[in-house]
Amino acid sequence: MSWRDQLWQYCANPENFPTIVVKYDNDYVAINDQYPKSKKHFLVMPRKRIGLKDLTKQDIPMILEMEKMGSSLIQDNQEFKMGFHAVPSMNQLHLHVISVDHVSTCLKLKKHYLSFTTDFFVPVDTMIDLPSIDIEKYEALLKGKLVCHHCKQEFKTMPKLKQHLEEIYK
DNA sequence: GTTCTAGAAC
DNA sequence: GTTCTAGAAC
Ligand SMILES: Nc1ncnc2c1ncn2[C@@H]1O[C@H](COP(=O)(O)O)[C@@H](O)[C@H]1O
Repeated sequence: MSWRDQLWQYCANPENFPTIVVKYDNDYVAINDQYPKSKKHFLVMPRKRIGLKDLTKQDIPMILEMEKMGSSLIQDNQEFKMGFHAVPSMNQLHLHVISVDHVSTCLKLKKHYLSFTTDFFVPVDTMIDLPSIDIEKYEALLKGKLVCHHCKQEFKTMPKLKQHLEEIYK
């Protein structure tokens, strides 16, 4: 199995991963991201095999159901964001449901941080318009400056940014 | 996506 | 000398 297909196993056999799968029904699965990029980080997926590039108008209700399962995982008073990476690495369609802190040991690279804090992160409401994705344009966003999403301060290295995030979200 | 690690940057 | 980033992985 290619590493790009690793998320599919949770959709095909959710009962085989009781410590990773947090919720599932006939059509959708929610898991704990195995390399969380915040204190809380879930992925919600449809159980049918489908990728971001396959989405059509007919899939809009499915996207909204994914959002619904995402909402069911979080409390009203918690600060989360929900969206898709414009250019995902993993093939199976997955909605990121992630707390806004970005405090996590798995957050290591500049592109990790920028993939959640720039337009590379496409919210559900934008995705249901089925935007055409210019891959080069979106990948360029991952090479931008490191700016704290909370207070707009710029940092020269990831360790400095991470230290800052730990302070504001402690 | 991650791991590993060479060599750039400090 | 240590910290940090970035490119290969068959
Ligand atoms: N084996 C895995 N099991 C669960 N989640 C994973 C696995 N490998 C990668 N991930 C997560 O899957 C997400 C894929 O991100 P992306 O394709 O950029 O939207 C990332 O948040 C990874 O941390």
